[in-house]
Amino acid sequence: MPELPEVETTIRGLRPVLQGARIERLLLRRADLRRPFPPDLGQRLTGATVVGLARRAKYGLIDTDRGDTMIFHLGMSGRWRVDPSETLTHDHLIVETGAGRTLALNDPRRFGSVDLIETAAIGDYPAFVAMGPEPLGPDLDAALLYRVFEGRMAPVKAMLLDQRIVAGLGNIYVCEALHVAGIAPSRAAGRIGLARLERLVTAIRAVLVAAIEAGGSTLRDYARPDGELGYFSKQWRVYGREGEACQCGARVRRRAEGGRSTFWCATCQR
DNA sequence: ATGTCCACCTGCTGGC
DNA sequence: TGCCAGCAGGTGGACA
Repeated sequence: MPELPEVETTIRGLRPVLQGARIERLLLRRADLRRPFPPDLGQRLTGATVVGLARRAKYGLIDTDRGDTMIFHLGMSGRWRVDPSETLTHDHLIVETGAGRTLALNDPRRFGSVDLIETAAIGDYPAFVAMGPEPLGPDLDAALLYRVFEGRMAPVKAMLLDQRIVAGLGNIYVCEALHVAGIAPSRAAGRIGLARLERLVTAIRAVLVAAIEAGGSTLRDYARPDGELGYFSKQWRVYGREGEACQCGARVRRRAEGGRSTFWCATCQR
């Protein structure tokens, strides 16, 4: 379930296992996910020491002492399993550390990716070149959204899903943030005033922080071999709640557009 | 350029 | 019990 908060939680879960660890062995159980694995992945990572872990948008970054960074994306169904007791069908990549820990990258749908680039050239990574600001960083504010949205007739929901505008939001947290901000998902982005965009930015941050905290509270569970995570689903206000009562009493609605579902409250969101 | 749709892939659920 | 349609957190490319 990887949007920004889930990737953040994943990085926090991987850090105690990988930070400072030597990669003793790397096993590929197939040749690709969404793309082929880099052909020299094993050669460049085996024997290297992990010197840092970080997140950019929905990507996880693992830096080694050889000046390489492994960049992973979890797609729709990816997760890292920590110290699994057995290998599962969709464990595609397995890492063993010098301390005897094991990590398995499991991704049934294989929409994820693993790349390896030089750390110094991380800005050239194609997905990062035109990427927008981190929603939890200092660069996102209402004035920026106002500039970027100006004149645009596309629904604000579609704009927020565009990683070039804000990096790391996905379908769940866009639905949630728009509900918190009281903005209809279908509203043309260019027809939202600055004051409402202030509320939107505040809502985006609040929703993400709450989700990270919910994930962080289950970090102990993260280390379980089954990789189960608690996550944020119990706190969703509209996502996945079609037909249920919104806090205002109206029914939460769902609409499918372009193969994706939008959940919203037509009373609270205008 | 902008906006929309679809393909990629597997697994699960609910209806019949 | 089985089958089949519909749905799922993302991304990027192909359209009009």
